[in-house]
Amino acid sequence: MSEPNRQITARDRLEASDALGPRVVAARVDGRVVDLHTPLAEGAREVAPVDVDDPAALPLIRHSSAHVMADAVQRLFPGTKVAFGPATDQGFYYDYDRPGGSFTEEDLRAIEEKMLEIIEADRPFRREEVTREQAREILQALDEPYKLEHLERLEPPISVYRHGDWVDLCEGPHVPSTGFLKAVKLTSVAGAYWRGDERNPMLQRIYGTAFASPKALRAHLKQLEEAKKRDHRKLGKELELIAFHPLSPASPFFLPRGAAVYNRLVEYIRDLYVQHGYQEVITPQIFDQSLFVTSGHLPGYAENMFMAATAEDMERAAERFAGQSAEALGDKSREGWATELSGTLRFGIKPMNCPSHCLMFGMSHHSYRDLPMRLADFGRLHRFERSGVVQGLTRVRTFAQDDAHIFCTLDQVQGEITAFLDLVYRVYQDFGFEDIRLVLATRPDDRLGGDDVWDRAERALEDAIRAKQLPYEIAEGEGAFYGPKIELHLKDAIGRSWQLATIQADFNLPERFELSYVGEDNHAHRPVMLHRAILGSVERFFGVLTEHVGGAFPTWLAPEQVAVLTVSEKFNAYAEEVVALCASRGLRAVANTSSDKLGAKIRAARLMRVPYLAIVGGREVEGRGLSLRSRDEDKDLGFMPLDEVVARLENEALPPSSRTR
RNA sequence: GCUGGCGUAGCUCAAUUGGCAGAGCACCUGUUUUGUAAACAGGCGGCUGUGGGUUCGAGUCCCACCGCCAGCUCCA
Repeated sequence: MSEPNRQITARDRLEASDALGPRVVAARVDGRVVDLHTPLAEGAREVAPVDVDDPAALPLIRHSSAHVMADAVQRLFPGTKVAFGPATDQGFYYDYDRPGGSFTEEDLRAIEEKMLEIIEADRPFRREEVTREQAREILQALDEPYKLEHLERLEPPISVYRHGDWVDLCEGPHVPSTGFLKAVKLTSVAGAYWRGDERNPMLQRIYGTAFASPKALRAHLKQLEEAKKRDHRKLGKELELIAFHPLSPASPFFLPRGAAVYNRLVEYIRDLYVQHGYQEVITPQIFDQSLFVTSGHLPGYAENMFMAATAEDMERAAERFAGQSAEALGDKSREGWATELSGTLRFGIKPMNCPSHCLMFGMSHHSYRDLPMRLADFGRLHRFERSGVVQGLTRVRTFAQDDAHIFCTLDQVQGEITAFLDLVYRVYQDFGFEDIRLVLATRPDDRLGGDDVWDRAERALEDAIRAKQLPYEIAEGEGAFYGPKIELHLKDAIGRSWQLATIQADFNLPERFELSYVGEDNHAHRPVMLHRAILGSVERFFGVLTEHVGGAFPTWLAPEQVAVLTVSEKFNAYAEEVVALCASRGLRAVANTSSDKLGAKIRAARLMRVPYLAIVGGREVEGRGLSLRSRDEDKDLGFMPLDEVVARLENEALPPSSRTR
């Protein structure tokens, strides 16, 4: 049947081996996913079908959906130019330059309808390999300036894809035809810079998502709903944990219930410090600017720093400007003014703890015998984050880290990393995070220090990971300019990934602060500094943990561990007695002594996710006990004598790794 | 910071084309004294984010600012 000079395609091969069912969207040729209709490369051996619901098909479905969307958009809004339109983890998007401006919700609906028409028409996707000149002609005819710009950056082979009469510069692969798109939904519209650079013009990005089947799409939308329910901003408000006020934007208030959890987190880490040879310190909030010049935060980090102006500074500024002629003042550029003004400020508010720890280390002489010196600090940090980037507790302007800096010799680095990893795994296990990914970020192009030092530092980090026999990935060139780092990424209960813990080696700050210790050889040596945090920022961790547990904090962290609910006001005195007993044993208990019915009290306590409910009525008073109901087991545990209840709670009030049973 | 959306009682949300600012929950008072997810009645509660404008009249339309949300860029 085949034409004489037609090349063999994956479709031909699959047909020949009777493997081409209606559900096949592409082929895996020697491990690479390609279109069914694309001629096979010379020497292609293994050709296997890719089914619609194969995970490898998803990017094709989504990328093809992006093409169909762009087609629909250009039909509905002539003159709109297209930029990039890739598949993503969550779906796909396409960037547009629309003369009339942005897209509305109604536009999205209209585009979706037009997409359905294109999908129903079942147009085949066709790939064509073209020369740069041919591609240029096609794109010029279409008047697509963004595509033309992109074309010049491409290396051959250059290909275009068509479905119907719509054509796009594209590498592929795609599904065989538009009819294979069974479940597509446009989700939102947002601005995005051309090539992701904020100096470039802003384009309109339309996001969508697509799946192999409507069922899979529904499941995805359901999961988004679930995520919304767990959002720490929503739960934080509902559970009276945190609040925000416009007068201090991006700065959380921890309400009594939230502060209880927050303090528990800090207390927990603090207990570990005692066991792991850390010394906690307390350092100032505000420093003379020159500290940050020494550390390099000024001018490097200046736009993220809050500066503190005093009345004296204001007077000094007034004096300085008063002494200048009108012409001199008028001549000054905006930058000139900013420099002039910042020159009159004396103090800056710390955005990180490291500079003050360097100061502290430098205050006295140290012997090699003092090392490693581990200085921990829960100091409050302030960073001015741009208004658009702040978010709930995960990106704030004031926060504390479970921060520590370890001053040690290069030889001690590996041991310190090993100990740190042990600690991190223990902590994450206590919080119920199980899916942890290790990433080693290595030397960036722009870096400080010689290759020999980097070699040793990277090897120390890698050896430590290997010694623990942990799987890890390497992120080439992703390290900080002052040293390599290990990042720990964890997945929460709904599959989102967070980078919280990190440990990084720093050769820069000890140099800048001229830190030294006296070695065995009686000579001065430069220590290595390790920056490390387990929770990261306590605020961010709080947010991630809240979502991970869906607001149901385990007993050892819960703001209230047990709610004592009276059946009637007759039993209030006994309830108060129980609360006092719990308090005397360090347990957090509250009594609900209102005139509500028991059912209402149970409902209220359950809504607040209290781990244990203790019912108090005639039977309990008589037997000197409580009827306990467990949130996590979701059942009535029945009557228990007081001492048994207290013993149970006392055990659960400890972090899992500290429990005796 | 940029693009787009949103801002009504402590919370969740109503209010027709511009035409008297409302409900439920919470809170307070009273009645009820309760046994495993919401007893009943009454009451309090508003500069509709802020400031300007258009209009006989603005929660609603326009402008500016503040804040929040989704992205982009940047990050613990």
